[in-house]
Amino acid sequence: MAPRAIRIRAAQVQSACASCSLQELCLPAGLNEDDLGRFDSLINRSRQVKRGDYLYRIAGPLQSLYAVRSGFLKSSMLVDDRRKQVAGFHMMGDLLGVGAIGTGKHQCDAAALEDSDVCEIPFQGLEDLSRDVPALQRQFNRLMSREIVRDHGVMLLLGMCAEERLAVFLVNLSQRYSACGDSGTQLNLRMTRDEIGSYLGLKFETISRELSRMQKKGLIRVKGKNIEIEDPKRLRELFGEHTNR
Amino acid sequence: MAPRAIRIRAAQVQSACASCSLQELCLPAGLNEDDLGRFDSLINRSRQVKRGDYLYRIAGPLQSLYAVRSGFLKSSMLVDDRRKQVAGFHMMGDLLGVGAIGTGKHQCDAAALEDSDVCEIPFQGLEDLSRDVPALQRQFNRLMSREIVRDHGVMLLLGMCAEERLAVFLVNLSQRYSACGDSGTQLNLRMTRDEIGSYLGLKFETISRELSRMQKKGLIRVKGKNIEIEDPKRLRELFGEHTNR
DNA sequence: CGAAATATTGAAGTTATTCAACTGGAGTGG
DNA sequence: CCACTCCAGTTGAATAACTTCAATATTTCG
Repeated sequence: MAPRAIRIRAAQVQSACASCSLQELCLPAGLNEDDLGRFDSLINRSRQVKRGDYLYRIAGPLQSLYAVRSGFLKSSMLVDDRRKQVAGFHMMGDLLGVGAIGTGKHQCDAAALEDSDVCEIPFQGLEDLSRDVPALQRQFNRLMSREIVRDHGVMLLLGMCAEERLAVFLVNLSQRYSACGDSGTQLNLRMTRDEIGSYLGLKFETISRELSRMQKKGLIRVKGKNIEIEDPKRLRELFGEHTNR
Repeated sequence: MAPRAIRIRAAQVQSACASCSLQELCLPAGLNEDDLGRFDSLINRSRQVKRGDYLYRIAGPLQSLYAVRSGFLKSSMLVDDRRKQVAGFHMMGDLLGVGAIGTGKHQCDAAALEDSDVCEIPFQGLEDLSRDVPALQRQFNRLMSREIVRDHGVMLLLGMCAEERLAVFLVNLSQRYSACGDSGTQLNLRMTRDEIGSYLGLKFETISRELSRMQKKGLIRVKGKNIEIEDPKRLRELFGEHTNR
């Protein structure tokens, strides 16, 4: 696409962040030109992660935070040093690694579900620069806070039945895809039913069944990993219809 | 207790934070004497919250963060503007309100389950002071990160059965009570079975039944809101014994 | 003290899981 | 190019786990 090429050209002459389409969502949001340049020289741009490779591993030392530029990743945790559970799915604009700040060690594995491109932000450098650039600090705080709120959203799944959980998942994914410029109705799932199940606290057979049920209801159309949302409104109304709990 | 009285005396002559027993866990951890004084003059110490009263409400503007000095609180969210769900329980040393930083509006209700005493920390002032005091900023980042990790822990509940969830809950509570200097074996629950259930994604009858089952197994001893942990080791081993999911 | 809230327990009902058989599609090698 | 294999996904039937409804007991608090 032409616009993309132009942006990349611009990046080379001045600031890579200034040219990045993630700018408004990402850490340097609200920085002036000068500070943006300083932030830019801090980061190692564009680390490639091949599908199946790890960006970082549990217990590994926190070196950098990572902003996803393109691709799709999952993070996962160990429940009792045995079972693995998916903790989240990440795409363009997401910031990874913040869970490691408290202890200095990563609490999750982060693996690419498709070839991905991330922006590596050395954490020490970020902390140092934040000191001089209040706007950067504020944006960092905001992003951390948003992560907390997002996690609270996952908590709400505990009070929901399978159908509701899956509806929440699909609606959320749809919104995030839209925000990235992808289609919000033609969802190209990058994860398996098993990974969805792990994330939602359900078995993969249940995911499969619920998808079929939603299709029968005319809410979605399932073609393997491709899911078309046919009735977004009714899908959204799905959570909230049960008065349980 | 004598040491406590002495600490309070010291507070009056120099810095309240310097005298606070939460100091190592709280925001000013690692600050030198001078910075501690500046932090101290920032905060409105000791706001009382009566049992049943709210510290803040959903959608209310973020004015301050709150560090719990004593007492016990819960935070809760609305699932679909109708059902309420408990998002967490808070005690001495916990920092409340960080979820509001992203949007400037509180995402949770925070209500006292018993008469509580919190330390009010004006957020704007905290941000300003953080700029000048790197150690404060770092500690703040660490606390935010820890909150994220704690929330990730709640995520793991999704993959657990009722017995495991309750075991996790009790062990966690025990550890936090211990850290506060309370008994880690004589748990004085401040919340109802219904609130535990809401937090864990279970019905209150299930909580009641599982507590009874654990008692029959000799793991705990239930006397209403007072729960004695009889076999901490086996209780901890409870999560991890099922190979599901 | 006494009303109201909270907790316990049983029985029946519902939801999600388990086990198992089968389908379909992607990738590999003959 | 086709056959084969492997992995992901679907679906059915039986089972297990949790919830619902209901009756009763206990605690809390004004």
